[in-house]
Amino acid sequence: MSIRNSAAGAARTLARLDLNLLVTLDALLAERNVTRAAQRLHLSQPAVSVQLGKLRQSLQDALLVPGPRGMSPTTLALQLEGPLRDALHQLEAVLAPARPFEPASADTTWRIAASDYGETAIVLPLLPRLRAAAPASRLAVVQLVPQRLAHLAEHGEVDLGLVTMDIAPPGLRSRVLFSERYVLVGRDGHPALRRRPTLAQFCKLEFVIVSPEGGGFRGAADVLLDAMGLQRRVVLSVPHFLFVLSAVASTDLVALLPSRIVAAAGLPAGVRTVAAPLEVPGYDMAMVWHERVHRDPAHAWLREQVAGSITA
DNA sequence: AAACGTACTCATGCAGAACG
DNA sequence: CGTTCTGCATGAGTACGTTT
Repeated sequence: MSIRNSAAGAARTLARLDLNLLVTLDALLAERNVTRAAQRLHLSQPAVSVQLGKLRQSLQDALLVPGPRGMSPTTLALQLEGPLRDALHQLEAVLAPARPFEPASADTTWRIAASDYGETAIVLPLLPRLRAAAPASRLAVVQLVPQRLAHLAEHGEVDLGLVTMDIAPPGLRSRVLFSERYVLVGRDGHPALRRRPTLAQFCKLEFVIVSPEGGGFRGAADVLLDAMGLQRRVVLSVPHFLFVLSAVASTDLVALLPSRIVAAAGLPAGVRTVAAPLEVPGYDMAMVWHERVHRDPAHAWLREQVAGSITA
């Protein structure tokens, strides 16, 4: 029977399949062990073994074969694992009695993935609001690793991610919080910053830039300058935004920083902002979350607090 | 009310892995 | 290399709901 790959075959397979068995398959794939899946389902091991047998017959696939450490999923089982888990989670979310979220008494622990920029520009303004409205809740800010964000959100290890829109994982829901622009910062009394520098003077300055992955010496400004046939001098690259403020305060280095990090963190003594001689394109900052938590009242509430704490 | 179908548990067989 | 352990599969018996 090789109908599995055709659309008609898939429809026939689904129509013939006892959908209750999908819950069993989900447990089997999560545990990779019939006995433990049975415990999870509050059934006996033989009962689940029989259900696995039915799944095998319906889907014409062994699904799980004895391997070196428990049962190993077949290719088809691996293909089913993600979509099946998502589908069941979504059903659970819809069917679960929608109890309204009560922030005043909720002891929820939130997990937000953010860079130090996200911490300063978004989490910092959020904090007073969160502490006042939900005093029994806790917040864990975890390091943002963009490549892992979709996976962590999918597995419920992160509730919300704070990322620039251009790297927002396509599978996640997103909402733009604000558009960011760059400002030029340098120390008070910097000889080249007494007034707005010309483009030529700008290119002679020594820059520190933030390279979140580390080691990069090019930013949005360099792309713009390239187009004009110009170059600037980037002499220091650091992974964190906040260190930049300290660096420009104590040296003649200057930096183009997102305006909100300057506004939220505050300028250290002896540091000032200056109008730049070119308009470096900014970026849209967004929060992202998984479909699974989209309808959850508690998560929706958190997202409203984040959006509401952003100042114009 | 009886017949029937379904899905469960219990007991046990069997295979492979781990251990001494 | 034999024994023990672990874990899946299977047959027998049973409970329960549905159909006639």
